[in-house]
Amino acid sequence: MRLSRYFLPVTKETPSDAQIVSHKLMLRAGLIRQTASGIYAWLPLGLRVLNKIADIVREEQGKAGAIEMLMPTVQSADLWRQSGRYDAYGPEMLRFADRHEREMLYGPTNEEMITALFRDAVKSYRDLPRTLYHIQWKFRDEVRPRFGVMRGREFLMKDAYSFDLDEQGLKASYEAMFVAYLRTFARLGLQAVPVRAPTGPIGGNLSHEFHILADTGESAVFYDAALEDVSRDELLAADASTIAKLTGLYAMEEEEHQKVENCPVPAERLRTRRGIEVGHIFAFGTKYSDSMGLTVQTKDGGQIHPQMGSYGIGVSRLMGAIIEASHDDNGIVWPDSVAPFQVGLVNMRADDEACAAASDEIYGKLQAAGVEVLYDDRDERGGAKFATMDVIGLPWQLIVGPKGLEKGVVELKRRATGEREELSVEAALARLTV
RNA sequence: CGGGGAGUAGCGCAGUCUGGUAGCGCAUCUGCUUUGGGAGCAGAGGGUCGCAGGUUCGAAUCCUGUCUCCCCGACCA
Repeated sequence: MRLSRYFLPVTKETPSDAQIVSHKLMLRAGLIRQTASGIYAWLPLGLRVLNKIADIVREEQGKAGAIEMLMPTVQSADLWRQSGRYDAYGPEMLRFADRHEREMLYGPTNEEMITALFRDAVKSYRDLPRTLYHIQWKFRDEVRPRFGVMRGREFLMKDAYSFDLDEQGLKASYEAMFVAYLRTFARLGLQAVPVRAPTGPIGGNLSHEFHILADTGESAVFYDAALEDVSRDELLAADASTIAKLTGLYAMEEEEHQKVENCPVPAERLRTRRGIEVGHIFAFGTKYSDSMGLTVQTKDGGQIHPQMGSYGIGVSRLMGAIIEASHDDNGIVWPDSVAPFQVGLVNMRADDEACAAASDEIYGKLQAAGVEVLYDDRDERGGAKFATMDVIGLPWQLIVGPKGLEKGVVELKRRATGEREELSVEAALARLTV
């Protein structure tokens, strides 16, 4: 993509609305713009990141055996009356009427809808187990939206729902998602801590929250220091034994921690940090299959309510969390896995014919090699281009200038470390097209 | 929802107390110079001062109402 033809409104100054670093940088880097309190437009660069995060989530859901579908954002009140949650949910639910005065709502979650869909299509134990998921926009009318996309009202969420014949099956589905979550967050370059969670109004018996440790997290987490020693490779290769190890280590949100009388973690190993909740999984049994009348026939002719679980990941919130975890004074430092482009190609002198020609050629070769490259071909000064590249945080900057070309070299800079290296064009291309 | 703050050019702000031709910086446009870390000089464009009433010869400024946004707290599968 040529920057001269792209839509990337980068700003030098920070808009006054933003308080935390991820929100400031998302605005400055031209990823998002706020359109109403807690509601954001995703600009082209931000959308690319959002899609990359969603793709990783999608891949790991698939590996865990979950099947993708897509449910609507607008739902009918009747559906929610079946579970009794229409009256229970409160003002956080955005409600409205259509032209026929039918009561509608913008979905804050989809347990009712998936349960009804599953109920109307599945009658036999042979069709279980199944885990279905979608990645869809949700709306929760938060009393006070804040921190940009970290606590927006409209947000993109992956929500999966599992249906099993018995509690043992539910446990297996739950653990499959647990593994998928560990791998997903590791691939996103994040260290997520699984925290045993209270089950709350959604009901049920088993629940974990996944927190990214960051100073701007909304809740305090108390945990065993041993959790910090779990390696990224271990999480990438997570399996059932990883779950056993992690859930065996103490981690609680502050409120729950204070209820614990004899903390099992020795004081020298007890850590406390703020956490950003990016995932939440529940095994809640028959709460919805019961209230929504979902039954399947068993092998011996009986009728049972399937055991269900639901599993959320805050896709849009993750973008904020990733930036909180990966930035410096100059801007965002994207992990390679979610970077909107892998390479920022900088033509230092757009008005220098030789330099422009060399840059164009490199751009063409990178594109031909399938490398995602953002080519700054604008007629701007070098300093402005460097600052732009730094704030948007692409993993690699390839700098082409007249001085280097005279020596037959270009400069390759790694955003994360600031390391620079002078290479021949061929060597630089080889490095970036591996 | 309780408490606090703010709406003036695309962004950041001054001006409001004490009514009298709407300003500054950045950004944008033009020209010249400049060119490896957000250039310099000269010039230019861009505003229903959130909205609606009211007071006044005259309102960004005073009064009333209203909308929106932000912060702290409470809330938050």
